[in-house]
Amino acid sequence: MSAKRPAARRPTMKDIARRAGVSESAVSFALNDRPGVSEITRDRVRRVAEQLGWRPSTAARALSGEGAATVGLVLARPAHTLGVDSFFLQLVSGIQEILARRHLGLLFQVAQDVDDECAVYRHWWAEHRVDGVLVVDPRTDDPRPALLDELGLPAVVIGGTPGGLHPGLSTVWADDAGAMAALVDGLHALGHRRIAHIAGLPGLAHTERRIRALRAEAGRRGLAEVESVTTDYSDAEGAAVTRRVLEAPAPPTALIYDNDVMAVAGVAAASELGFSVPADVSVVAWEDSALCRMVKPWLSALSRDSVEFGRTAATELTALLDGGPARTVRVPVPRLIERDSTGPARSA
Amino acid sequence: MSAKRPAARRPTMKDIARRAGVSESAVSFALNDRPGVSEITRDRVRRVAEQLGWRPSTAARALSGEGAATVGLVLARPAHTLGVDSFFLQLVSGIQEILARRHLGLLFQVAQDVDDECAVYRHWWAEHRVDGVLVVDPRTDDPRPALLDELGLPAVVIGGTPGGLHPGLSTVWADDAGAMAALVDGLHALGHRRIAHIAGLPGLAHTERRIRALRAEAGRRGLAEVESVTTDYSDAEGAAVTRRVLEAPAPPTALIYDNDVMAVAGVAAASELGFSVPADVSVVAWEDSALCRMVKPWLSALSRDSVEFGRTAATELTALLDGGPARTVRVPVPRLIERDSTGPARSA
DNA sequence: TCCTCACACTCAAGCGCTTTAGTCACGTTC
DNA sequence: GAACGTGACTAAAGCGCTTGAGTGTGAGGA
Repeated sequence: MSAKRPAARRPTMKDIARRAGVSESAVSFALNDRPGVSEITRDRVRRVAEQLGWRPSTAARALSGEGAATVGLVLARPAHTLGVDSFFLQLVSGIQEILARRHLGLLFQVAQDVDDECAVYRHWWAEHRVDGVLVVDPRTDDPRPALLDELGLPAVVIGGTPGGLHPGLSTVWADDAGAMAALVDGLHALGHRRIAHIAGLPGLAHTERRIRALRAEAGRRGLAEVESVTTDYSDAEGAAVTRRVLEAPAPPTALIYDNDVMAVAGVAAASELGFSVPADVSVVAWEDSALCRMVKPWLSALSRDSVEFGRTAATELTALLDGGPARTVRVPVPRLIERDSTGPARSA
Repeated sequence: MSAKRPAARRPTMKDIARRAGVSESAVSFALNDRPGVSEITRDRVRRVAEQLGWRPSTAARALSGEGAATVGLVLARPAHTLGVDSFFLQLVSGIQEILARRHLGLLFQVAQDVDDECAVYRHWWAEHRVDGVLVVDPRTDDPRPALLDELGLPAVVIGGTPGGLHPGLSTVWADDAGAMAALVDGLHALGHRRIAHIAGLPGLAHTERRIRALRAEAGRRGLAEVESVTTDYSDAEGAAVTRRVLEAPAPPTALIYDNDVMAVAGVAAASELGFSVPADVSVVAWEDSALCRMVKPWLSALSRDSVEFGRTAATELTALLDGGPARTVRVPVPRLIERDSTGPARSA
């Protein structure tokens, strides 16, 4: 009611105790479904709490050993890369859905690089800020799992490799290798023998996984002219690499892009070079989004449910926070949506 | 060193006090640059703290009245709208840059709608989770400013209207009206008389602002055939509306899209209808991104620095947290990048 | 020489919650 | 009728930090 700052005071357990005519301890027991109070009292306390609009102070809770009721997520990508990427926000939205149910907060941070990210984890840990973290963009030779394990911070690696996980961490992973095999299978059936894979950031676990899978498939089928080229995921590099591979003496007849942005840029670059899609060259985007239906020949794309991916990851993390064991769970293999950018290889 | 859980213990001020041979209070004074300790002691304490890797427990800090060292940001948009939007991640990345310097955390949440968002604010407030919030997507007739004011939660409205701000809140805004005026100016000079504005979500403050500005400009110039149509920002609606306006008896010769996604979808739709861009119809996107350089005629676009926008907003919020007065600050007017999608109107 | 004051520092309370160790009244049991 | 449970509740300590109220010391002034 004061003029300057209404600053309504937050009700505390003491207020509830007074109104309900019991001690603070009784209130604590009642509100946390712990034995030690009669049902009658419990009800009364609950009612008073609700009526006062009481919510536990996370700070106080955290201080008395309960944890911060918060999980962390740090995104370490060069700033310009986080532009047009549908995957990430969808992932987060799935994560939120699960966390919100349990009143867990999501502390978000963008970092410069992995070292930076490690520093963030250390800070969060030392400051008691989070109870666990979600790790994205796992790498080959990644320092983060070891660090998190050392800190004893529960974590789930999103998109990790099933094998190489640290004891304490859970992993949710998509079967990139399987998807790549199926993809090559389909292209091979269409007559494609020369395939170029415009991959994402080198060093990312799933990039390497896809590259290895492609090489394995090629080897199995005796396809010699199959290559992977890594990029920074940007439209610029996507276009540049496309031009380079298409200007080679025996250009590929099929292009696999590790994201939608590069695929779109690649199609544009191909057109400029006089290649028609899909007559001269087939194109597949590894990641479906509105983008794929925004360009001339609609792009065939591998589609996965990123929101569900997020839900799964968050669910695993809450399980970990509840004291469950670290697990490795696989999400469904991405499905190929065939649109207009793929077709039979032009016969030589 | 134990087998099961290393769980390294976090050092506390008590540890520092013991090692440095002083009281906890002295440590507190020393570490917070408060008078009450000699420079020698201060140095010693600092050194010990660093050597122990000490960081203040935010929980304890928050509990003793210092605030949670965290600001909140909730995004209330339908899930499918979150997809291909470069603006948001860039904004967040700018925000982070400022917050990280002050060791402020960013609590992020996605909500269903504005009511949901208000509930989140109430929870955050009652749980002592945040010291302030950043409000995005302000609306005409928005319940949030009043709520935040009532709760006494410092806040800055991103993209708000300079006039209608609540006393306690800061606002950072872009001059949409000015940009629209300049835009219409340019189109008018190119001979365009019939202009359609494919706007964003109705009810958003900046949508209404742009619509009003367009109407005002049209009135000033006596252009009768100028209209705004609101959408949900999706590529689907962008295309649909484009088809509708272009199939009218006297179709517009210039289209202004409130985001890049719709502009791209709109160009595709126009082409399908046999309209050539920019010969038959000029197109401008209100938001520049890689997308605009991914389609056939590169799109002319209004470009703003979203990262800088985020920085500005975060800076205002920290000023507010430091006890500064609420302010209204304007960010630079978006600049028109002329590419290939705009040209002179075809003469009737 | 005594008083005063500034300075460097310590004590202890308190923030809101959890939790352990009681206390107390009311049956049961032999 | 004394010993013993048991269920419902309270008292108090503690989590890690801040802060206002002391305490003790040496320098400076009268």
